[in-house]
Amino acid sequence: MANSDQSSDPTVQLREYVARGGYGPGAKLPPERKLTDDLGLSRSTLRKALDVLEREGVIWRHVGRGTFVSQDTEVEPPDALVDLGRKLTPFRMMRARVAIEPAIAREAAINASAEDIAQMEMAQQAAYSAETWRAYEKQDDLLHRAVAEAADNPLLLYLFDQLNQVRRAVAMGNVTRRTARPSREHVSFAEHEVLVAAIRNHDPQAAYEAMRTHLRSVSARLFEVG
Amino acid sequence: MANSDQSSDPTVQLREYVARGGYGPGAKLPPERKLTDDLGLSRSTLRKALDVLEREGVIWRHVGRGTFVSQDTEVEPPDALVDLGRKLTPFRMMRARVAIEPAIAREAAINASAEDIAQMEMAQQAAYSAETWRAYEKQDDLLHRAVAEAADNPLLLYLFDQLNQVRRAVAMGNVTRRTARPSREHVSFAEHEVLVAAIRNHDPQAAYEAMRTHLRSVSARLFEVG
DNA sequence: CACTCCGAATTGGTCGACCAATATCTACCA
DNA sequence: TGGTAGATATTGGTCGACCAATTCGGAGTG
Repeated sequence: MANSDQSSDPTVQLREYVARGGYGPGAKLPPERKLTDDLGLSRSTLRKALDVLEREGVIWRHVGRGTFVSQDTEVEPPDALVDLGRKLTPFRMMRARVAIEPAIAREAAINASAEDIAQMEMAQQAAYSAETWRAYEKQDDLLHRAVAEAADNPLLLYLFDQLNQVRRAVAMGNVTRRTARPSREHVSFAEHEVLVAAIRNHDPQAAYEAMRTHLRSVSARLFEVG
Repeated sequence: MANSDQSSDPTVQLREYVARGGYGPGAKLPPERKLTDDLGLSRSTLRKALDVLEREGVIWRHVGRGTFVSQDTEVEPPDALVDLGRKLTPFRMMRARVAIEPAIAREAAINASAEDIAQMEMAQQAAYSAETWRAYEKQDDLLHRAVAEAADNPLLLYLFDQLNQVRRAVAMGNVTRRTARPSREHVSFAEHEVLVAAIRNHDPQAAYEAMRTHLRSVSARLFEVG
């Protein structure tokens, strides 16, 4: 069924292919070679159209795996952030976290309100009872953001959020986990305890150190030369 | 002078070509065929890089006429940043600077190249000979940004730029200056010296302390209860 | 002098062919 | 049974070659 779409614009053609093909969110599109056949386009032209759709956030690509339709719920971060995430190495991303987040934790220790601390403890508890790594990571995110909120500085919170968006855009490759689900003995739990305790005691230096230690340990586990 | 740029990324290669070629706003770039020769790229690859710059609004193209550098090099900060700057108090803004910039200075001390340091020294010299406070502030900006660049981490540089845009948007009210023009004895000069020296010596801790001291001193002068 | 037309210069777009990088599957072996 | 190495599938990126569309200037003509 080659060249079934009449439109001359390859992007429109591809869009219609996706729409008419009934590919829901998360569905895997055919490989590029098949798409070139179906649409009657060369690979270069097809890839340019795919680039457009990817920039718009309609699809999502990954080498070796394929091309997928995005979940339509997610909001698309600005181009600049996506670009940054694409060319930033995971190492540099972690390096930035180690530089920035301890400074924020220090401010949090100074300014944290009772509610802020309650928020952190809640995330901590939820992390403990997380059944999957995915759920754990979500709570980990929430804990770190609660710390940023506790700093009581909209600018710092904004910068933290920017950092986080880039973090999510960075391709982390295969993070291999040793266990099926987070265990109680997972090092991060203890490190989080220390961090929250320091903030609870309004001890800026301790909070700074705790966050720094925690992120360095995460970093070490990520990049260990196994 | 083919392939004079070392970078592997065609886009940055092209960016550097434009920057180093001294093409001001409105200037006409060489035709694509010449660019491919100068940069050692194929036309497809070059055009992809040109696409990126055009999307960013850096250049402007038209069939039959050529490629031109855009007029408005001034990037307008997004509404979100202006908003943030409007409701942020100068005190909190400075607080964020004191938190973030020392951490960046530490990274700079670790990663600074000879060029980075030369850049800082240039800004320093220019600040010394500044005739007006306005000119001085511009060089001060450049020095701080040179430090951020020296950190050799695009994410940190991005965050610094965001911080800076908010800083500019913050209403600083009447900053009363005691002298008509920056004097040699202005405290910041000495503080900058210490900072650059620390980075030159690749001493992270000293650079961290120097930046922190400097910003706290700026902060103290701003908010002193006269 | 004014007008027309043609050709050169320039960007726009497509094509097909490579090879590289990454992920997944499979067959084999201990 | 479990793990490892190699084969296979898939996207990433570059290259050089076409031809089309548009602009601009200059040669030729009245």
